[in-house]
Amino acid sequence: MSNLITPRTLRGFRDFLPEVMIPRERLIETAKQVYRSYGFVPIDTPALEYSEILCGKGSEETDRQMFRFDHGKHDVAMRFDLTVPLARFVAQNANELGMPFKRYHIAPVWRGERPQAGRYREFIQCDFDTIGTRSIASDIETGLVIYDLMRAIGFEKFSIRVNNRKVLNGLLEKSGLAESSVPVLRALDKLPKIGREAVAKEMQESTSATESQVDEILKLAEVKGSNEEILKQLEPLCVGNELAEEGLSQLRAVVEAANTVGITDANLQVDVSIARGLDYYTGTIYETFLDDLPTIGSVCSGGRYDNLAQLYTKQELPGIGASLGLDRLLAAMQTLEMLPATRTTADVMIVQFSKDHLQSYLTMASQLRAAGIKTEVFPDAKKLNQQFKYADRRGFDAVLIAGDDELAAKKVQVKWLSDGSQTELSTEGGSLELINFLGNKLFESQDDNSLGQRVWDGVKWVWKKLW
RNA sequence: GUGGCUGUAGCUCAAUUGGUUAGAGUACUGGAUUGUGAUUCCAGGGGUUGGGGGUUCAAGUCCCCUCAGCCACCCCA
Repeated sequence: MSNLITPRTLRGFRDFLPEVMIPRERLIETAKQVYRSYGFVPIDTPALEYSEILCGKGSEETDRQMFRFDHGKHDVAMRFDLTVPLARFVAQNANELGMPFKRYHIAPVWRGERPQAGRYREFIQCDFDTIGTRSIASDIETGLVIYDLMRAIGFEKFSIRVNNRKVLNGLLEKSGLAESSVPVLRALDKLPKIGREAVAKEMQESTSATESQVDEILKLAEVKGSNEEILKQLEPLCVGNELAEEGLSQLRAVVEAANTVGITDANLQVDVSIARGLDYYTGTIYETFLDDLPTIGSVCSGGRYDNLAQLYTKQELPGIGASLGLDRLLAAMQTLEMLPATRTTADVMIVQFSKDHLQSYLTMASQLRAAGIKTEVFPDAKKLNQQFKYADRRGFDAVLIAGDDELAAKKVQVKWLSDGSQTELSTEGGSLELINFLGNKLFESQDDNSLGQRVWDGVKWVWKKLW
């Protein structure tokens, strides 16, 4: 017996225990509901693709991060995001899909990065994209989806930072730095982190930019204030450059539309320093930070691109999309103690008083389930205190007790674990009285009309609507 | 991929600085309690001190390698 294999997982890969998996599934369910509420439809693609598909862009960085290997005669790789597979997917299926095409895709991706808190080698991305339109309406909608997502998950204090690459690129053009836009933007992105001096230094070291050119760009750093004030200050900087002016008007359109639907400056801010993301962004860009935990980084980001699938088709496919960082968000929610300590997926547990009554318990359970109340029957006729302890530790809302006396009288005791209150109810007529009682208690929180409550407990809400 | 910090029971930490059989709290299983989840008391299971090698009469403790986690780069969700 000494040659047992040590159970272990690869660096950056992890197991998920029920108490982690339950909120994880809830989060995914929430994201799907928000996406569907805008008409996005689901797709899926393979985890493995031909390397030439995934490496097409050929950036050394993504190459280094990709899990890649030979399988027989084929050079294959695991997808490191969902956008490149989407490009291939759309190029291959464009005729059947029709444009515009709005899809969501929730699936794992793999990157050979060095792991850190909230950063893993296998993680889930929750992407949504709108392909085949240049309309500003899609840029606006993308911001609204991000807002609804964050609210539905339960956040109120978050900042969606919005910017437009055209503003940045226009300003670079204006100051004669169009050639070295990538290193300049990369440095600019670090502005809030390392400060103006260090950014200026990095720009001069990594490009041929002169001090005055760098100064010109870093004027952006001085742009501060409310969204309205920032837009005003940008005007003189952009004037005279067609690209920058176009970007500015798009930025203004996004902000104004968001304000119209009630999103305030508290949750959406113009931030001219955000530039990040892959080189292919060409218009509106979004980043989302948690006010209470900004160090975790962006939890939802994306932007507009001119031509998604140019590597795979001659058809020009513009689009915009964003991605929710589910694992990072979950890590943040854990440190912010936003996750309930539930280790069960059921609402109530039926105590097994004696195995002779198993039939009665199973009948009661299926009546409850048919009414939408998730019910578990304890498998053994163990001592009551042990069954109660189990129910308590797992986080059931209520325990149902029916011994000889109750069953003879067609009754059941309902004990509410949060306050210890106990109520005797009738099980006659298909347990209607019991179901009504449990339904009212379990779903009363649904009177809360916030989007978060509605979507978070979507299933319960639907149940109540039908009832 | 580069540089650094850390690693003792499921979790949080002890172990007189190299000295005998690695302890405690908590969690888990059972009992006290054959109709009721806090608490209390009792008992039990659980460790090749992350893994391998070396120095030494003697290693959880010192050295090397390796694995994993974390931090800063890189990049990004």
